[in-house]
Amino acid sequence: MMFSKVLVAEDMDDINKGIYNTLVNLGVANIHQVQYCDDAYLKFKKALLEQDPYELLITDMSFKSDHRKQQLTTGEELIKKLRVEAPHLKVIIYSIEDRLQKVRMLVNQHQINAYVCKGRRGLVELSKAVYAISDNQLYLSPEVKNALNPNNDLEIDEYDIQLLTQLALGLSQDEISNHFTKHNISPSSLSSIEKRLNKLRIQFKANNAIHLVAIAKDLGLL
Amino acid sequence: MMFSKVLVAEDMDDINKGIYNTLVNLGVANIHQVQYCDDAYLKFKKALLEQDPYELLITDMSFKSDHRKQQLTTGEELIKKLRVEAPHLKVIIYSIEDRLQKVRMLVNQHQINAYVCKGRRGLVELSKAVYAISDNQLYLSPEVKNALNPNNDLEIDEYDIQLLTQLALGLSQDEISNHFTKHNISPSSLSSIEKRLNKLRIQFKANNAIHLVAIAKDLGLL
DNA sequence: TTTTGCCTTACGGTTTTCCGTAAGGAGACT
DNA sequence: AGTCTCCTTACGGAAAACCGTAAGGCAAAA
Repeated sequence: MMFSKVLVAEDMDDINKGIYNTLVNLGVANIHQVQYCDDAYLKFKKALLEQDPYELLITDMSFKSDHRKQQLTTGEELIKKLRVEAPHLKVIIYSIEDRLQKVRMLVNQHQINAYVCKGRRGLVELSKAVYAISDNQLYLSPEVKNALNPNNDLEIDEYDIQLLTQLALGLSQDEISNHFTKHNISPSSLSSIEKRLNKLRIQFKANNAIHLVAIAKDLGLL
Repeated sequence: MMFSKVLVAEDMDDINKGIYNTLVNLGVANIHQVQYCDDAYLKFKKALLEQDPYELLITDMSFKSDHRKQQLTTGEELIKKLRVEAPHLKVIIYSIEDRLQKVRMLVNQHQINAYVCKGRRGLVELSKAVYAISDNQLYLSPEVKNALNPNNDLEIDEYDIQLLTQLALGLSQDEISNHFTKHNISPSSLSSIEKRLNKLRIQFKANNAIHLVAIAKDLGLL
């Protein structure tokens, strides 16, 4: 059984074109494309009210912000909101990101049905994903396929990103400690923060915190 | 006069599809697409030898690395190499990057003919760019259109960039002092470096050196 | 020539980061 | 129970960054 009504949320028009072609080739009859998360949500709600809901959502993770003010600014926010009203909607993430931690979180937290990395064979992978989940299988493209087996002590997690983000915002380690304490982020002691930063420095072969943040920026982590 | 033979270097298949459609709609007869810079160079050479050279190159800036080992890994390297053999080849950069400093460098250093930012209207902008440079005009898409008027570089000079660069590379202020002394860059004393960094911190409203480097990275200065 | 202003450098003190060590706590397993 | 391991936290000393002040150099202006 192939999907007959699919919603695509992707801000870039070129990629949208490619996705559209792929879905047409897969035999999808109704393909609706939007360039903003808010539009995706509205279209979804409308279809639901008209008793003709979407069967599948394909969405990017990050959307460039522009003059149009948006409620939902990321694919994650969109999914989180949709999941409340449509627990069984099939969802494919189609993103440039390939961080295993993020993928794992999306699968476990938000029950996405597929995660496809954009790349040289992005559309091929996307086709595979559509097939797989029409058969109720979870699909992860090769770059992230082992996101779920947790043999990954080398992975940087959400906490690390938080830490680096606060550093890049100019907070001292002491201030970060206070900030974490206030927001119930653990561990929050100055000592733990020092330790974690030391781990990250070793991991990224950074000489000091400045170097570390610079590397993280280059890698697109921040 | 529209182009009749165009080479496209872009690693992602979805975007390639979009570009292809756009060029077809523009009436381009011969469109050749490659997913690696090395392939682009080979195709270019071959066409040159066969006395049927490309009239236009459209290329991305960054290419994901995979199992295939490549000589040329970025669009910039590709252009640099091509410019030696084809000073008059028209070049459009089609990239997600929107750093003015980078765009300025590409225009001045490598004589690119257009810089188009990928985005919601990426393909529309790409069409405009093709039209513009077929009329021998330089085209910069809106996000980067004021990359060339230098009212933006708020009195930060080459020395500041050097300083921030070394900082981002992980050198301590002491090490930077030694480095500057060795390379006859003045001023080179630790005290002067502290002072200059302090000036930059104030200028960019940064709390500390980490914050400063993060801001400079965001602005595309590094 | 002297003065003035700007830039470079030096120095001392405070704060923050860096790094090793160690104590306390929670969970797993015997 | 006990041991073991992992994680969090604490502490202290060395290094580096941060910050104000002051001295010397140099060149343009008086």
